[in-house]
Amino acid sequence: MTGRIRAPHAGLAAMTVKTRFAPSPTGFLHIGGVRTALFSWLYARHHGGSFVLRIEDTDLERSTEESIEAILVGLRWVGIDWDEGPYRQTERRGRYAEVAAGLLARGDAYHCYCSREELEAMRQAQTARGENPRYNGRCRDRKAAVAGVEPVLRLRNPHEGSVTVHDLVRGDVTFSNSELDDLILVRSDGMPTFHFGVVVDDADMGITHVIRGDDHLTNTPRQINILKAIGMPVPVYAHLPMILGADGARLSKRHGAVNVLEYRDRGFLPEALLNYLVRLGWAHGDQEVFSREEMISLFDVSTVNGAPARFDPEKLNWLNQQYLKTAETGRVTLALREHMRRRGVDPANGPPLERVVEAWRERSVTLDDIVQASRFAFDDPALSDAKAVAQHLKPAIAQPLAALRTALAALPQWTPAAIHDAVSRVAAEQGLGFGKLGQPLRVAVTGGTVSPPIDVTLELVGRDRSLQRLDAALRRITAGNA
RNA sequence: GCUCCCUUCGUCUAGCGGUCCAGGACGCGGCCCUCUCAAGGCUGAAACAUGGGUUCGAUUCCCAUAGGGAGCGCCA
Repeated sequence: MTGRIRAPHAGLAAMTVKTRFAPSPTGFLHIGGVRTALFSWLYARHHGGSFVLRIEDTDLERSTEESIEAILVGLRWVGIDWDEGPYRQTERRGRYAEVAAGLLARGDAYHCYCSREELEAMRQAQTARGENPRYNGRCRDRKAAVAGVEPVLRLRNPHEGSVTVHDLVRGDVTFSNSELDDLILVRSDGMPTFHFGVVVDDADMGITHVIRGDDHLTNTPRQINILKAIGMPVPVYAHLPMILGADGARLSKRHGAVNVLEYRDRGFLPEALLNYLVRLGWAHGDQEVFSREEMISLFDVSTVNGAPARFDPEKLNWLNQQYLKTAETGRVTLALREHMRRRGVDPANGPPLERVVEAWRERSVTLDDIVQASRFAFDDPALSDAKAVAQHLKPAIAQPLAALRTALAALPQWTPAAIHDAVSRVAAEQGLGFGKLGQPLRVAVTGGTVSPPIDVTLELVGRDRSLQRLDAALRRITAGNA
């Protein structure tokens, strides 16, 4: 999907809320990015406003089409939809140049000819002196151009005074202008920098609330100064706390999955992921489970907790299990079908998926668990679990199992109730407890020791397959005994 | 180093000056249920970082300290 510019107009129009998610396409869609998008989206939806998707691809070196695609696929998977976009900054170059020209003409910005090497040396010297590394304004009052050097454009940041960021989650945060330097607006190759692009776009697109990660808080006063220089309205900000890994360090690959699509591939339901994410930094009393509608109606950025939160995979597991248990059967079935295909299991080669869902929804954490656990209902098990076979398919059980086989074969109806009765009756006849016969039966039919209730299990496998597997197990016992 | 942000059970959090010897959830322990695994029910252990203030009274307000995080790029 290529972004097309739909002539965004400055939105002083109304107080209708407009938020945006502006990822840079330099990799997959990060779980932290999803939460930022979620909060931003929820805020817009809650207020009946609109939500914009903008791709910040001004870093020509690192931006890729695959990343853009991954972002779109990820957002669609979790169900975060956008009303405008995806816009692309690279398609708005003309606009940035226009704004830059105005800034230069008014003297609010100036050309800087310092080389990267010079800047690096400057920073090192400052750091060595224990100073805050920043541009020293060497070209601020330069009159003439330097031959053969493509200059960058720098903002003439005020030296005096201060900037206050009105932040919905932090309150007012004030920065002294003396701490800020003249940041680069336009690179020597003509592309706008992140700060410049963001500010121009947000203003042009009429973004009323900028909801983004905490890591941008200290960048905000600089952006506000750009806005003031351009003469555009300053939006309301909300800086969300970061998501940390279990060890308190910034969430990264070594903490496990950070790519949203990896959660999809592991068999998580998007609603569970979103539910987990919304509770990171936000709460509504003691409520743990939120439907999409509830999230929208109850969410409020101003009650977001300012402290960073650690990502806890265990709680996500629990939530996913909750959703598996309580979501509508049709919903889970649909997700399971997709997941089986993803895992290379043919959903058609077994019992109806609704039945599989009903049998496993309470004993599975992920869709993947269901697929793995129900494999025996789709493919014949190999009785390869040596331990289970040795423990449960002993010679002594051969005769009771054979009797059970006969009873099962004679059943007029292949229903859980009938099957249960047969097992129960044969067990009694053989002087065994239900479980003493049930577990060997389970191993014989499923190849393992874990499955839904034995009657349900047999029903799912079907009579023919169950009897065949029972026969195979009996042969195995006699063979092993011979 | 400088600037900014943050600090309640292991984790996510409730709490918005007295209702708190701090509540819920995940996880963990025990018991019950039980044909396996789960689910479920009951139950237990587990926290206001530290030090100063303010106040009749602080988990709640203020200030330090400590700890954690972020930013300080022609990355976003």
